[in-house]
Amino acid sequence: MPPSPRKPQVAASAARMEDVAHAAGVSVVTVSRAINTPGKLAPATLQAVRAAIERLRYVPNLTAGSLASSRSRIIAVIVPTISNSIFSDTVNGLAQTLVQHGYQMLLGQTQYELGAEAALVDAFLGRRVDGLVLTGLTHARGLRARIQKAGLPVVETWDLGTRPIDMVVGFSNHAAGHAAACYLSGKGYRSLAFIGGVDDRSSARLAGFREGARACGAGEVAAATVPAPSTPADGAAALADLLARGAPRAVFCSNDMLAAGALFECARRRIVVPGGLAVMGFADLPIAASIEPSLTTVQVRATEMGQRAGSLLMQRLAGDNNVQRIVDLGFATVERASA
Amino acid sequence: MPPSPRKPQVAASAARMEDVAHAAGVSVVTVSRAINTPGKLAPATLQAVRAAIERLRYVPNLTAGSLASSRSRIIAVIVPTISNSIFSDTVNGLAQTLVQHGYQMLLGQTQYELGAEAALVDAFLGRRVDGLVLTGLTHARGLRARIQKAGLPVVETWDLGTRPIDMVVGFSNHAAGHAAACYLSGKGYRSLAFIGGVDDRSSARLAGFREGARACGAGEVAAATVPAPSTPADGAAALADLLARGAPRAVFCSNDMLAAGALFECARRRIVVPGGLAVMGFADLPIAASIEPSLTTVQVRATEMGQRAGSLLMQRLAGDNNVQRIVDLGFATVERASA
DNA sequence: GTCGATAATGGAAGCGCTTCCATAAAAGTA
DNA sequence: TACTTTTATGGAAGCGCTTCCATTATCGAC
Repeated sequence: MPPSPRKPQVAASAARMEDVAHAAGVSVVTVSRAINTPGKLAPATLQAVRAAIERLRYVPNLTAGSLASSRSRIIAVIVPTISNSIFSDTVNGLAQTLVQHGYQMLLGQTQYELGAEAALVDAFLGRRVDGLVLTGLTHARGLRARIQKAGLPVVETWDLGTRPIDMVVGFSNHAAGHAAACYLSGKGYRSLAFIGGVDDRSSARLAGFREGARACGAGEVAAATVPAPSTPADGAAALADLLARGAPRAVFCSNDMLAAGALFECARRRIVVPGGLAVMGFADLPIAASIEPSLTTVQVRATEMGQRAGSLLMQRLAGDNNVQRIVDLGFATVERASA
Repeated sequence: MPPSPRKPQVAASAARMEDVAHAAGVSVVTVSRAINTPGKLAPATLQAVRAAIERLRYVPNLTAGSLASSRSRIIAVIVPTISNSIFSDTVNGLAQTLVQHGYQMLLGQTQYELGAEAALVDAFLGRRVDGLVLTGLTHARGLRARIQKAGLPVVETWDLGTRPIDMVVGFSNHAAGHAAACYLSGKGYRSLAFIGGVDDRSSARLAGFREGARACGAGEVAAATVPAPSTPADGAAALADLLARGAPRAVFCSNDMLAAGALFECARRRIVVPGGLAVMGFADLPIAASIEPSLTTVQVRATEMGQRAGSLLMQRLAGDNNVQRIVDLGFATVERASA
């Protein structure tokens, strides 16, 4: 009778838990426990297993673990793009929190297309991710239901609403726009203008800005839209457009990078800021404090948004269902030199 | 005898392949084929399976698939941080390529710590990712061996060497620094200075810059270092430092954001650029062309780097081992107004 | 000393897929 | 017509873990 065909496998691929178990003279469950709940093992056993793991250079197969435990320890995050600093900061904050808890992050970008979001979500759900972080509150038809059916914790970010899919951490874009208008109005500027993208959040800021302008007596708002992602060149071009269409006294840019571009355009045209034109930004990116003249802006806490989203997810995954489901991080207008 | 305990499970979690098989009146293998190799099924069968999938809202469990096939369709990418545009563009380019091939991306950030890279790699290898994209050529001790033992395709980026772990797509940071020095020297600037981080790639640029300065007769180089990630404020502070230490005639910044900060500092000090001080950047971020004065810089193709890395991985995973393992994307000095 | 409680370990089942191999039917080939 | 080839499908095994339950050894308490 030929020998069992199992043994002869010469160094066949990576070591498995069973190999470690043999080497340490214990069972596979014990190896599993040595890795996942080391406190439940006798010190000597633990040491033996660890030595065997070391010796065999054993790397646990987390895919197998995920399948068996139906916990993937992966969180998926979907943003329009990480080429825009505001989202990359949020992703960064999220990543920081996740890594502390031993979770990993699957990243998807929609490039500002709603259809892309649905496709990404489906792929991620197939992966059985443990949690989901989305950007914004508007999603493709039916997506909300599909996500809820999957029954995993999800956090929407970068906006605020009363009816999130599950949880939301953000701030009111509408209120931020409103505050910007009232700030500028309070500074005595009339003739306000707006530069921003066409995405949901930017639109909300514009709506709020318009409402604020009316409420605070600054009148109508001229608006120029830019393509995504917002670059300084887009801001400069939009300002040129605005200038060709009239003579705004102050312009609110939906993103600091757009505002920087507007500032550069002013420099080229020898327009004094804020004397000739006041410029206000949004987000408070690092450039805002450094640029000359320094940029008055609406500060939002992008990194913290990611961190909070991560914390909420971790709490929920730890079984705590008593979390605050709607977290308003607020915003703050930061007065600097440009407006 | 009680009934089998299997059936009574009321809508127990998600549908499985077996459920679809029953509903369509076929076997599980057939369902698997309907999903993975639809061309191998009779049209009628395929249609029946698809209808069942639709009806049951079946979402295939990719984790189970990964375990069975030992292909995860996940690529892991590790960058210092995505808060720095240059890396986020690379990640973006990579993501674009991957999504086209049905792959997903696990993202890890080291925050410029080498130890973090090793930990991330281990975690990703445990996940049995199909490929790995790293930043730079310097890695923690032993990591190279561990990666090679895992036997998966890996691409190193953002630098160039003759002995990559597996593949590399990038450019020579040393040569880029050298070229910058010769460019400035050719413009007649002596007294050169450098502002950059302490990471490997920035150091290589500095070394090249110094060598170039010597080779092209521009003499010694004063250098100021900044913490990561590079912000305009860091650039401004470093320039102030440099100015306090001497009177450079031209400064090469290892990153356009640092250069922007230097330009802002010049504006505040009423230093005319390039008349009083020439400023040169690195990367050619969107801000470079837009800032006033426009920034002379070294252009590198960050997005394409990600795309090429993705393509190489996809080719290798498709079984093509005849790929070019060392891809030099080069760089180009872009002359604008600031130097 | 005997007993229940606790600690430490192992056996077996199974997570939901894909792969290998076998089989039956249909379609060419001489 | 008898044969090989191709096409379409299914059965069984198993990927490498974790979970559930059972078992044995150890311990303090009365």
